[in-house]
Amino acid sequence: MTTSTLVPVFAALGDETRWSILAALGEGDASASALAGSLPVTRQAIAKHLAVLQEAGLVESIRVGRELRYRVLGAQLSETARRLESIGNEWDLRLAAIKRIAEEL
Amino acid sequence: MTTSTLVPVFAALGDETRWSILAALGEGDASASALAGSLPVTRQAIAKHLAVLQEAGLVESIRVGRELRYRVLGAQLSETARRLESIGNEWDLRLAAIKRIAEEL
DNA sequence: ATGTACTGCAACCATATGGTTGCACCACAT
DNA sequence: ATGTGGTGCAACCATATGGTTGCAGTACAT
Repeated sequence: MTTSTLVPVFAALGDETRWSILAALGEGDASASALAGSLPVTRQAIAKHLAVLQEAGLVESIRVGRELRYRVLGAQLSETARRLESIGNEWDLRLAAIKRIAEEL
Repeated sequence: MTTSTLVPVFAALGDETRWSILAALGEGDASASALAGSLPVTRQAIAKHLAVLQEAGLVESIRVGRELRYRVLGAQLSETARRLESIGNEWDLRLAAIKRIAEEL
């Protein structure tokens, strides 16, 4: 996995409505129509958001009869968190190194 | 910190150019003009991106004479990673619980 | 067989976003 | 005093984004 696959994940997470959807799915799997019942946007808007989330690998869809249920995938989030962590650490290390050098002057 | 402060961070990280800027800053502090030298966009575009990054708490600016240098802040990234991790874990736990219930049937 | 409820597609709209150019301004060095 | 190199602001442009409405298709229950 390169950062190129990481960016869409962040882009997907950079929207309030999408977090509402994820939070709702956190309560249990649901279809776009069902979500439209508890959120202040139309089913079609939700469907678009779900497409973005699925593209980012944050949710997966399961056909149940005539409805399409969505399930949140915590693994992708954890994976992303792990990579963020390591990047953050690198930067912190660099800053610490600079500080050390500055103190040696 | 609530998720409302988290979303802008993700939005900021959801752009390739911004990652290029962060990566460049990872090599050392730099001004918008300096960054414009190594990236394929104008200084003004970079200035806008830096404003977004600063708003998200991912960089800070330091005046050095007549120039404004930017420094990357790894801490915010680590903090974000930690919070992502815990959310991801919650979801994974829920999925695991569902799996267990399904197996008991 | 027919109505109901869900999905899928398309058109459309307003605003946000990423980018540009141009210009004014200010600090520093010569 | 003057030129150079940096910042800041504003206008502008094209496209992406988040949202809507409307309609067609399809599966299920009665």
